[in-house]
Amino acid sequence: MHKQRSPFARKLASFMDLSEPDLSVLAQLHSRRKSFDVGAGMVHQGQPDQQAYVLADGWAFSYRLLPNGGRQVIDFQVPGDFLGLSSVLFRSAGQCVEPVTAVQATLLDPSHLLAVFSANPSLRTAVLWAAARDEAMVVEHLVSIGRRNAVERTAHLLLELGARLSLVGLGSKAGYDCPVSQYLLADALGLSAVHVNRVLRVLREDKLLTFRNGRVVLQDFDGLVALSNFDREYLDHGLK
Amino acid sequence: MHKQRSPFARKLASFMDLSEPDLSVLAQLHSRRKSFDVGAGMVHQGQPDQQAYVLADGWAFSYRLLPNGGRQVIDFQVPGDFLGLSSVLFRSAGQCVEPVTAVQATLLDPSHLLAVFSANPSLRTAVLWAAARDEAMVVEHLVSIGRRNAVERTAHLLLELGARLSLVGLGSKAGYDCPVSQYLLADALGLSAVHVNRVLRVLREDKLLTFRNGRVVLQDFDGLVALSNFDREYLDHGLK
DNA sequence: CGGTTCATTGAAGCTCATCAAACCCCGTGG
DNA sequence: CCACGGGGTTTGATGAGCTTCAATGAACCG
Repeated sequence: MHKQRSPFARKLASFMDLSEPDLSVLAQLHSRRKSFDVGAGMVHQGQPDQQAYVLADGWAFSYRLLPNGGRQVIDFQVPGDFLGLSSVLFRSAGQCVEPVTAVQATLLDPSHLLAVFSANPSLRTAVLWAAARDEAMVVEHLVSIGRRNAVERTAHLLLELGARLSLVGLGSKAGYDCPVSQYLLADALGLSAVHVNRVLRVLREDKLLTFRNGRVVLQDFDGLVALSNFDREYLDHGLK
Repeated sequence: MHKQRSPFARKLASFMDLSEPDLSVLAQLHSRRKSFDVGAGMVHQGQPDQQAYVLADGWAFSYRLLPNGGRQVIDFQVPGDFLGLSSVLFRSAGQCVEPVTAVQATLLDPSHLLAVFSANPSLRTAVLWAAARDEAMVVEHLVSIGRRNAVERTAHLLLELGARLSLVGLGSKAGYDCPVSQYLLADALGLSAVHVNRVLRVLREDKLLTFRNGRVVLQDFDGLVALSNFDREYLDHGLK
């Protein structure tokens, strides 16, 4: 029995049934572990022979740099998430990945992965689902930045992260640990760090949430959902 | 000989060699044609049994509606592009697709498609590539809306559309026909229609481009590329 | 300790949204 | 043939939302 499943297995199990054999295959995939410290790039743009990982512990973020010094973070990765999947499949699309905190990741061996897929269709489906979910999240961020104001956008992102962390047992409707700095949050939200700070103050003053000392407390979950029009459907839409 | 290839075949051929057999298989895929008029939804959110198409003629756009009446267009589809692919593979992620102009689309039969894939790996690769490219474009739009100002963003999008149309023989560095209204453009750029109009005026006054009567004229291609930091790499990154 | 990173707040100003009005083109119907 | 209406474009005026610059404080660390 696997008393403590990996976050990856927990995530997959949350939307489809995984048999005992499936789970042990998953456990085998988690063979080689690698650690990364803050500041050490995990995936760089333009470099060949990238690796793909599943995040086991800690947070990371994927981003694009602009020539004018700007940075747009595409998404955060939390335990159980893929990391650098598209960089392995395709010639780099110019995305980078870096740790937010010190990170533990398990290497995905592409050839091993393919072998597992052909032997185990339900795992292939699960991985496809995870990839589709990643894309849905990017679309949601696009909608957020394009058509929601700073407060709605911030609330929406913090709710999304809470929902994702809850799936792997690292959060609840009450809150979660969030090691992201306000600067990083700003680059994810398409805002300035100063304005993020003011937005967080508004949310705090309205007794909706607090963001302090690396911890997000969702004081008024329903209020936040209403404010930001958060609909978690895009996080758990299944394959057909 | 296929003197006039479909836009889809032209697009795929632009990044990989397709043999004569490949091309004839592609031609077979283009079996049933359907027409859509402006205002007729092609893909709706939340409806089961959606179809997927390849756009043969005309323009379409995919978008998300917000409860407060806002609309964010995710991407435009031009001839040769997939349409509703993710709606077929997954339970609706809440995206809709509508024609911009009257549209001709060829139906993709999912089971037929799968049969073609297993018989013809290079076509499977090609389609995977096209899907990956779609995702890369969404990421690029996210970067644009998040970290480029209105002028850069507008120039960037119009350059992207020019590059995509050039691939299928519908545009060049000089310009292309663009049936998009300024309202629709605004919803793609995360701007108001009024401001898009002013941005277009700036671009015109700076002799960079004109957008008039459904035609985009790129007067200063290099200037636009420099202004918007347009790097077409994301449009033709290949599979590994 | 001085140095660094992050959080916080104020002040000033720019970008962009909103409201409003006029205009154009084009199709439709009296 | 002209009046009318509707969608799209264009322009002005006003102000909200957000950025930028600047400065200060708190926490951490070699």
